[in-house]
Amino acid sequence: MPELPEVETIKRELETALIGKKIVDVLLNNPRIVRGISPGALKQGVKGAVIRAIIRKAKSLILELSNGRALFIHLKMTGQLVYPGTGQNSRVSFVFSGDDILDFNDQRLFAELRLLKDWRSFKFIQKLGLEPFEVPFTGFKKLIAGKKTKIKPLLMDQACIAGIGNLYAAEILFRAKIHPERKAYSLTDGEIKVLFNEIGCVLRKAIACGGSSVDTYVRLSGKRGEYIRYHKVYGREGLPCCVCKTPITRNIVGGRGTYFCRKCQT
DNA sequence: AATGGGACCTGCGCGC
DNA sequence: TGCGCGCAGGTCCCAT
Repeated sequence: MPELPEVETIKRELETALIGKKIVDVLLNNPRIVRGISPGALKQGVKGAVIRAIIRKAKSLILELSNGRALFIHLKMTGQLVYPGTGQNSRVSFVFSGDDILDFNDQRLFAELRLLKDWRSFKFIQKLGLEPFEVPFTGFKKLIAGKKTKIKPLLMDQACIAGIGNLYAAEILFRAKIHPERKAYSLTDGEIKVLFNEIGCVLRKAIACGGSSVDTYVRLSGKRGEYIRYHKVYGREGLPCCVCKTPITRNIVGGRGTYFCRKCQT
């Protein structure tokens, strides 16, 4: 959290709100989220620049500026972008020429804000695999086939497929009826096909809902993402499975809390 | 090489 | 009541 659907939601809202706006000031309230450059240098590097384009790469955002540079934003777990903001309780805020403000909040200081000369050559971007909507079924099959890894950590491996995190991996595997600890190589062609389809269905629906507001995620406007009403397993430990009424299990898989139905998912 | 675990952080909720 | 602990998870880094 936030994963591909949440970041895509914010990306679309940022486009509407910020394209063509000029940054006139940067408020460095708690600039520990600024990485790879001093906060002061970041401020000087963006002042006077106009936002030209907003790009999403997996769970990260890139704001292309008129001066040829780009702001790189990764919200990690608790990062929020809020517009219009107040500049008051943020880590960093951007002030635009109409005096409107974009707040970058982050409770846990895991989030990242960078100023890049060439975002395409940034190491994090380069290591990302293709996104779910960019992979044809034949390509997806190659990513899964023969891998010794458990299927859930593989779905969350950003170098394999970029954009799926802990929450959507759980929801996708429930709908595909696949146990999260199945070895990738053990999946049948039929299961891979169902998995591929469910990735598309779940992510498309989640984007249409504006993401899932669990923990601190909110949309740019501060509104909640409503996909949470479609969650079948995530955060539902002990509650009855919506299909078979077996209590939902929570195990640690690949170091992460993992929700599934031990009867429906095999 | 692949995999697992800890670190990074903070706030919240739970149990004693 | 209040304190301390566990937990949340995206990514990096190190050890095996």
